[in-house]
Amino acid sequence: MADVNRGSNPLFLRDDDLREGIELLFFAYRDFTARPDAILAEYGFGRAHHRVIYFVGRHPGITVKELLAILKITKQSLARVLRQLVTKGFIEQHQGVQDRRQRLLHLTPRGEELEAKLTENQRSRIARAYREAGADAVAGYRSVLAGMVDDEDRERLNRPRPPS
Amino acid sequence: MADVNRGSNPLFLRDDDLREGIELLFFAYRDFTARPDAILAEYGFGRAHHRVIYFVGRHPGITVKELLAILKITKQSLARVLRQLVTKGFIEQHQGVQDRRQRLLHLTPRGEELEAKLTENQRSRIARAYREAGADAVAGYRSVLAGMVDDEDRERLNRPRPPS
DNA sequence: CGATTTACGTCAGCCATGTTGACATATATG
DNA sequence: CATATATGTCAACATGGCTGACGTAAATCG
Repeated sequence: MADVNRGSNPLFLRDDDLREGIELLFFAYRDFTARPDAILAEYGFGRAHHRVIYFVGRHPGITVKELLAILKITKQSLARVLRQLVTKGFIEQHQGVQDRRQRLLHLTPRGEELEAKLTENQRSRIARAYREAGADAVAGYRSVLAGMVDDEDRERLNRPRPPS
Repeated sequence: MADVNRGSNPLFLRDDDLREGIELLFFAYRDFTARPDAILAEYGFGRAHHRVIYFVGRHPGITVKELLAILKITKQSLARVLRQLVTKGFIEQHQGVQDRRQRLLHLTPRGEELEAKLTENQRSRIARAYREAGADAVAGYRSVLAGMVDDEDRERLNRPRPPS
């Protein structure tokens, strides 16, 4: 129990260290979503809308199926927020060309505007944390978090558009 | 736009890098909570119960007020899950000694059992990610996430019990 | 070509968990 | 004694998950 923790010793798996890691994730996520949530409320939207706007912005032309795989929610849950976003003019659906069953999703200019507004806040928060922590720390952040993500999505991370 | 990203160059704040950081947080959180959520469902509980059980376990004798400050939810929201946890015998409330208005919260043996079961899963997930990434990466993970947490809670992180 | 699968949508209802607002009680504090 | 604090409670509402059932159009398979 002596001093087997932080530093270069690879055996840092004390319960307290692990709990700190858990809490960091909880607090960071809590504070990371607070501002966007407040902005969304002004539009009558919620966090679910943000996720949809975010990933459609990130993957223009994404299909509903792909979006469902990312969000890991049911199509009924997605349909509800998607319908609102389409109705209010933030997202457009275009029929697929190769597969006409698909509804390819795109942000409208209005959607892009909101996306930028929402994500700007998170980008600047991350940017600040990155800057303060330094490049090596960023690499560590990335590799630890990537290690927590289930395999199926790990690949998605550095490859914005799946080969479709 | 050349190669100003990962490595030792401090100017890595490209939009894509920041977005990757955002997505890492989203995916890690999503996968981090999936298993505990499934276990909780067997007890008729949800994620909110987990958070209460977790922080009461982490800070035995915590007051309701302190717990509210950590969770950042309303007392009405907390009261609902707390009542269920007390009723079902997972948490005990003891009147404070110095301040008898307080209800100090403790896990019962049964509560500790569930806490262990839930958190074990997250601990092992973190432990694996820590092991695979290495000690330096862990330090980076900690410092970047800490930088994202609002000031008021940053101090809480390495100091399990506030001076109360 | 016909049967089946796939992509997507929709209706209905349920549950968990957040919110606001109002009010009550016991205790501490000035 | 007046006021502030810690806690609890009732009621109503919104968001965003879920299941189950059903429908349609288009692709794919045998």
